[in-house]
Amino acid sequence: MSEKVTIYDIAEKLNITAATVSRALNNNPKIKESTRELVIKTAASMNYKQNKLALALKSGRSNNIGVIVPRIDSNFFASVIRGIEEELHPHGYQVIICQTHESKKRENENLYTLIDAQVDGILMSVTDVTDENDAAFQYVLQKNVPLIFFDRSKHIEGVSSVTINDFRGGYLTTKHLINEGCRKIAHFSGDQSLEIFKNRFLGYKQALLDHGIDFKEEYVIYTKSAVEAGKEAVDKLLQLETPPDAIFSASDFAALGAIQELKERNISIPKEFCVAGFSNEPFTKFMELSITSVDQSPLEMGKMSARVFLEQVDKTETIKIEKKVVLAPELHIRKSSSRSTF
Amino acid sequence: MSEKVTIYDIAEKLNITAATVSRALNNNPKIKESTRELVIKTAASMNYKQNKLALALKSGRSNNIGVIVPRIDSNFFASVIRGIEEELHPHGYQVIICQTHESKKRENENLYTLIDAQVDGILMSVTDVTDENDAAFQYVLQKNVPLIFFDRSKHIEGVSSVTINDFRGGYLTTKHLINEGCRKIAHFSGDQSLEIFKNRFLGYKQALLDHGIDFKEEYVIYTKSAVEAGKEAVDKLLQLETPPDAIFSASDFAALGAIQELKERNISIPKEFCVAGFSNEPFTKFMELSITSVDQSPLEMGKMSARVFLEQVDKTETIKIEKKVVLAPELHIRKSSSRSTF
DNA sequence: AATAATCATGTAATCGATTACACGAAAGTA
DNA sequence: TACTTTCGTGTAATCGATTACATGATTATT
Repeated sequence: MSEKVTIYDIAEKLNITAATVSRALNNNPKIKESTRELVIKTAASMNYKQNKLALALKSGRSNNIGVIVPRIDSNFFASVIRGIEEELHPHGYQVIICQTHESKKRENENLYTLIDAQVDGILMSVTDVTDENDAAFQYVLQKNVPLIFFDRSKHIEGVSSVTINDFRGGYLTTKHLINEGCRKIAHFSGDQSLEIFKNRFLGYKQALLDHGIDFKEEYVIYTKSAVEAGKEAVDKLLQLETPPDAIFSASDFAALGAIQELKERNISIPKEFCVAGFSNEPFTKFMELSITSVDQSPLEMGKMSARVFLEQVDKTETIKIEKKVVLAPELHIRKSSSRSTF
Repeated sequence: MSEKVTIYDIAEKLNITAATVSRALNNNPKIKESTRELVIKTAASMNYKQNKLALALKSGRSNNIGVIVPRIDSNFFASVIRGIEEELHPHGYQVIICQTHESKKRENENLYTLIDAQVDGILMSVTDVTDENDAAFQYVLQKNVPLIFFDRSKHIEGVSSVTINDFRGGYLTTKHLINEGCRKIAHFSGDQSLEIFKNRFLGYKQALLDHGIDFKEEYVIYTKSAVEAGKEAVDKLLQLETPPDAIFSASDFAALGAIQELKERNISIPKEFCVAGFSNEPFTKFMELSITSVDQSPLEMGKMSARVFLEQVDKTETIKIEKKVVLAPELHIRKSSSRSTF
């Protein structure tokens, strides 16, 4: 059923060769106009479809690109992927999705699998245990496949990246908390091997410094990005001799946990305590007590990553392009930290 | 850099033919054990990687499967995709993502593109304007590519589906609202061309009937799945002569909008008015006034769809398998509708 | 009219792997 | 010893499209 129609079938029907058919379909200028028209018409009538696999084998290009993320079911990553897909679809690329679940092994496996599948490029966000010296990365670069990091990036020669200015995100948020009158600002950070968390942390520190507030090590807590972790962290903070009066959390989920715990202890937000998160997850604006958060414009990040890929994909080797795009974070001030506005 | 190593290179080095190398690597029993070992060792030392495209061209199987969803940046679809990826990864399949944005044209385009790319199967959730008679579906079936619908399904011969029992979801929720003392229950539904909305609606109706409550047409409002739509719908409902005292919304977002509007009008939830949604979006349980909702176990749905695909992929033609898997919905009762429990 | 230039198409190799068929060598049988 | 199996490999076609090179047919040039 539904015999596959090849250029040979068309050639046979027209008593010409497959080469001519191929040329006609590819608008090769050497083909007589009348032949071209005939071929195109016949191809359409026979319902011919080009075999992408044959083309890929011959050309070495699959028209697929690989996207590797820690997990897909987070609003942030899903939105980035949406952006990538939308930008690349018009160019005829298909998007292959891989997840790492923060496992280095899975990450390497995915890299090798994608290269073996001959993808034309790889866009990825690294795990929190990624080692930039892993051979897998060199393997990708050796094959001359464009590699682009988004959001969670590593410094590797020849690799482009699209990130947001996390330092600025941390700085803006902390400054905002200071403006609201907070002076004892705690920080929930994440794995320090990830630049994003290091930079949010540094932005936080700098804001304190610029406003004459002493940095206190005990105010920094390393949490996972989870509601429960936020609760536990608040519990720890409130046991300090001088408990804080605000939290800048590098994770929205931890911020939510913090708010839940504070409420349970009848601490009034934002009057007695301000909280701000990071990522602008959908729920932050849905809450009755909406949560201040930093937007990372994931859709834009995805589109931008795709554009960087497109720029690099046709450049012929040798010239290793290393482009670093840094997007601006946008602080969304909401009730959880607005003593004045609301 | 990094010359591609083929079986011909291995053959040349060992003074044998590529055929023998291929057989050795594929554990063909006709190959002498010593030869096999030698080939495998040499292949490893030369860092040989099988060219998947050549294999795909020869075998007609790409080891890719396509997934088509309205959009990827919704928790539900992202979770389904996660389930699909996790189930299929161990079997060596890669997942290609496509979005339709509820456009029939995009949907058809995606179907054709995936078939042209020779995917081994297609798992999809249709748009709200999908026409099951579109030639694209027959095209897929003609090519003998397994097609599986998940969640949003259509009746097409030869197509399997994995859905939840939406009727039961609607029934359970409505019954719960009745149990909480509500008698004037409104319903927010979606596009009736989608089975899921029709069935939730029918479940709602049946529950009313079974409990001796009259069904009122004016209590049914067709909304989009959006916060704003929920607000507008409440506005309409409250203008009725006999306004309702509860809403069963087929969308969590519309339910959220309803709650926001009711609060603005100082109507106390759940005391004066109960609200329940559908989908169990993350925010429903994060809210201070958490929202009752029906869980569709998207992860499980994804895994199940993948399993159905795996069952069908190797069956040799002719026997059209049409499997219908129906998962059980799970009602999560929360504050927005709990007069007794909380 | 003879020669050169141009045009349109055909021939055959190539991308990398698989596999039906063929064949020589070794082993088994009578 | 002569004949049949069995075993291990080689030969060559195949999957479907592209393309360098070759070739024959026109057309242009002088």
